[in-house]
Amino acid sequence: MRKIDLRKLPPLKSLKGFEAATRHQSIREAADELCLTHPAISHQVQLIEEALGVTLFEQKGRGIVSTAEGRALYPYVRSAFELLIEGVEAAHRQSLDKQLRVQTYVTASIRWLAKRVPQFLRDNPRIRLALSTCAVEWEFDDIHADVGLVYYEADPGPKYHWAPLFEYALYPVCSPALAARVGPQAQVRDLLDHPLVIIHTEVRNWETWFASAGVTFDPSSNYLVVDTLAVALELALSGQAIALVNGPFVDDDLAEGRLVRPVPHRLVCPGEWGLICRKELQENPSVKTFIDWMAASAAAPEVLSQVA
Amino acid sequence: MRKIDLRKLPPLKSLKGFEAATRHQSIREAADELCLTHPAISHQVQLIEEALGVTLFEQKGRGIVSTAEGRALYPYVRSAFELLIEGVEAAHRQSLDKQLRVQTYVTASIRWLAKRVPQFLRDNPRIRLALSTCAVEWEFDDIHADVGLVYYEADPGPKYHWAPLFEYALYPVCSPALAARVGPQAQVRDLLDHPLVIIHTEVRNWETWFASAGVTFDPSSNYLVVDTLAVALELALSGQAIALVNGPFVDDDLAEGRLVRPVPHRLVCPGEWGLICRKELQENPSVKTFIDWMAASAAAPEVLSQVA
DNA sequence: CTCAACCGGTAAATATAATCTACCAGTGCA
DNA sequence: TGCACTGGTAGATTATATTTACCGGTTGAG
Repeated sequence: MRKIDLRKLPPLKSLKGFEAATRHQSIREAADELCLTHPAISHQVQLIEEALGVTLFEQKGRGIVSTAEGRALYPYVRSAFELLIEGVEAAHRQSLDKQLRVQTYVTASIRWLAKRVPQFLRDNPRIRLALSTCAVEWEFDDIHADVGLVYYEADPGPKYHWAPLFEYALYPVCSPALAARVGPQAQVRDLLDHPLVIIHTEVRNWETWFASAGVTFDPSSNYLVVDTLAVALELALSGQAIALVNGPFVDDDLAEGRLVRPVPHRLVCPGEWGLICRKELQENPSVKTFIDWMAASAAAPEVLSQVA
Repeated sequence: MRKIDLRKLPPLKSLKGFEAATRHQSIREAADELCLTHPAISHQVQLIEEALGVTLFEQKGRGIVSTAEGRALYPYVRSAFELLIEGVEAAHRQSLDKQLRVQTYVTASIRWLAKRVPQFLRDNPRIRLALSTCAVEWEFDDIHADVGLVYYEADPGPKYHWAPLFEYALYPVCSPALAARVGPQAQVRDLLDHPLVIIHTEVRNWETWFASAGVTFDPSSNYLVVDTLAVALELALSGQAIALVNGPFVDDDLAEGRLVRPVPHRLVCPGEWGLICRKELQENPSVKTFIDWMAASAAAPEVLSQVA
């Protein structure tokens, strides 16, 4: 492989500042775009000017304009950046042949995906899965994952392929023993007198659910607060609290009687749980197989019970 | 100008490490090339791997080999770097239309170039010169200069155009008063008894010159030491010391009697003073004009005295 | 088969670089 | 004129990159 003189390269990090400053013809706008302050951009530009021994911008009124040198340099920087982004995508495509990176929330991972993954791997032995779970909420990160099992209230946008799986439905669950204490014909408002477990990033779910039954819920009361639904469900299973589920994550616990629904009220919210991937990956064999298989599995939950 | 998502870019600075590591298939060799230690490269590679969510190298025996992902990414990085280098060159070409950056040593600048520049600018009013002088010795820096007036002992290599101007000749000079004290028929060895001024980066010049006359010179003696010939010549002009000149930098001082040569011995050394530029710039109008004009001026020193 | 000479990875300390804060001067518009 | 903009500057601060000193593993020679 032939050599290349890396010393001739300008300060690479500062090129981002130059690119944005040239595009906006404004130091401050570039700073805003890069979430930096304007002296940072000013400094980056000066760094490149010094490295090249060339002036890239000059004052024009109270703003700046690119010099002929700046205009000459820009298209190369621009193309180089686009090439690098293409390279990242090429690496991702390559890695798809080895492993399918699936990203999801911890609850969906533990209580939905994990139950299905073994069968999926038996059905598709050539596909290797790499699951990454995140406890708190986040958006789908298409750099670190190929497919995401996430909840979206609105359409994720034209860049993504979106395959809805199941609805975002809120309903409380608890152990049979706790349900007995609540009472066989309990009303929604009766739950307020029992231990509820709140997920601190989703306080509004209880509020919304109570409100839909005409009951006012005061989250400042002395309820248990945890950071993820998975923990809340453990508390529910051990009989210590009533948890509010937001999807089909306890179907088998309900089917087998480990959990019950103390009241029948169930609220279907806007948006859905589903699988997301970048449009370009939609037709990739691994991605397509995964999404189709999971969609079928979600539509036919009895398949799961056969496996389990 | 359309937008570009700069967040998708990998850590740009670390890409140099990835490029070198991929090319060498070795962390340590990459570190050597970039004048860094091997953990630095190791860290850079890990940084990119983390940013991309992809593995780029794996252990193979006691070395490393690129993964398929690394091999997929490399050509893009490589091309991007080449594009950036081209961009730098394009900016330099552009700047040539505005100014010709001439780099030289401080002595050559003060005592040779500066005397000719005014006439050159009168002859070529469209060319703007930007002179940069450096006190200590250095190689020609083709990033910060278009043309250099420098001394090369050997051919600068195929990448450069080299136009020799005059020989590197060593001979001592001093004021007429000091020369009188040395004596009208002085021998080379007699100079040892008078104040010599040594340029501390060129101690060997006195040694070489004395040796060529069969005289041993001990630089550890109590002679005056300065950092550049320009200062040494000022000392000579003011009658305080004998300086050793290495080129035609005092021709008019000699012609007009401000300086004299206390002894006639003159040593022509290998190599020459000349003008250097990158091969691509050789035919550039400004560069060509400058080099041709200066070469003519060096060949016909009487032109100068007409001007002066 | 062992041991010395390689490789690269790791963690903490360090050195370096980037960034921010707070300021300035200049420009344009009311 | 005065106010709302523009960028540039210097110093303090923060973040980042790099080094130093170490480790375990691999290779090949004796």
